Amino acid sequence: MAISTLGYALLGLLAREPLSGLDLTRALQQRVAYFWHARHSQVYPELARLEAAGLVAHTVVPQRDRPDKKVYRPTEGGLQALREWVAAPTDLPSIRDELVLKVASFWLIEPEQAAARLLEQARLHEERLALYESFERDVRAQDGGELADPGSPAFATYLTLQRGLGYEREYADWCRTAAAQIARGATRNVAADGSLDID
Amino acid sequence: MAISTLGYALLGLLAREPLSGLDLTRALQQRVAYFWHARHSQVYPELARLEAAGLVAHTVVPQRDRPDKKVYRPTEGGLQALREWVAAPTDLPSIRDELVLKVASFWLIEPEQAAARLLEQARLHEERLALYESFERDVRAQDGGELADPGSPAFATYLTLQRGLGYEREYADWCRTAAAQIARGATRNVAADGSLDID
DNA sequence: TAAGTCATGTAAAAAGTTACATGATTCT
DNA sequence: AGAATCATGTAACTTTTTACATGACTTA
Repeated sequence: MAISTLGYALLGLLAREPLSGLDLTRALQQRVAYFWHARHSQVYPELARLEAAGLVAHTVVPQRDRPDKKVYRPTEGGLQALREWVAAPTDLPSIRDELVLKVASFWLIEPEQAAARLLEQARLHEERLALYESFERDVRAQDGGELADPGSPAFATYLTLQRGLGYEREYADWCRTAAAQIARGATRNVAADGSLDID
Repeated sequence: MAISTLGYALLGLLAREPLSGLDLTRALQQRVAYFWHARHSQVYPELARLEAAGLVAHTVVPQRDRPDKKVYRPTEGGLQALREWVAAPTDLPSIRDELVLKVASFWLIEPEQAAARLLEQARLHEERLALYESFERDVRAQDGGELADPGSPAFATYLTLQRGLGYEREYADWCRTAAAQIARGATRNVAADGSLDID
């Protein structure tokens, strides 16, 4: 019974600090959303599978003002499985990007609409970028000293953050450049047949 | 019965030229692999669903030296559905990147191994980049004149290609920068405890 | 006591991967 | 005749999403 990628994602988070299912779900929807994502309906069953396989164990932690929670931590076997997976080569990911899929058919719609969609998308990516930049400030402030040590979790976090930042910057830039190219093309066509205008 | 994203992907390809299931599969594994991907076992059933919904139709085309094939083309309704989907806003995609997930746990393994994995991955992305650069040359050579017209399929192809190129460049750069940062950090640690070396 | 958050689950359906299967045609 | 490619499909399984469900505790 092989471990799923989601299983390794959970092990990777638990290797840093013990967490409950809800904590893990929150991480997978916020902190870590730029490289892995899952819902709670995936997290709880996966934790049960990992525990059945002896890779994590939980303790029930009573809380004063909230319901009890199950806090999971990796077993020695779980950590070992994680290390082996982390050290193994990785295939190129297969990409599925709905926006780019739409852009491939932008020749079917009005250039004005196409450009507007791209600018809209650019704003969304810039919002995320701002969020990641605030993460970056947090990391620098909290873990400044460890950021040069490849053996520290903070260093690894910093590397992945750089990827998130680079990804969002590149994406937003592409959106704006593409929108501009559409506008330029549409304007040029106006000059040719004098029937359209761009704002 | 709503149309799946894969359905729109197929409609988008068929809107450019009539294709068989195998042609579509090939496109989804090569030409357009940088924004959508699918196997033939997904393509054939999806084509059947689209046809049942009246969005595409096929004709059997006999071939001289090969088995007959079914060539699909979109119906007027299929084109209309595609146009509406293309013009609609798109949510930010949820990302699942196995390499970055591993990098988040790189603090668990030897820095030398971590850096080697990143350089390995950089090479893979640079290979893809070279492939996309050859696509770009093809597009420029074949459709040079249409590349300024937002109403032409070639223009849309060019925009998506720019995205693929930017994505791969950014990814490869990040891999190399991250590997260098790991090497630098590991070297610095050597200086501190004098127990390791980097080649 | 009603609404809201915390916390943990299950069920059903959709999407995607891997494996199995078959027939036509060509090339060696 | 056997291997290779072209072409189209189905079956079983895994992964992911969406929806349903329930109980503890807090605050207004």
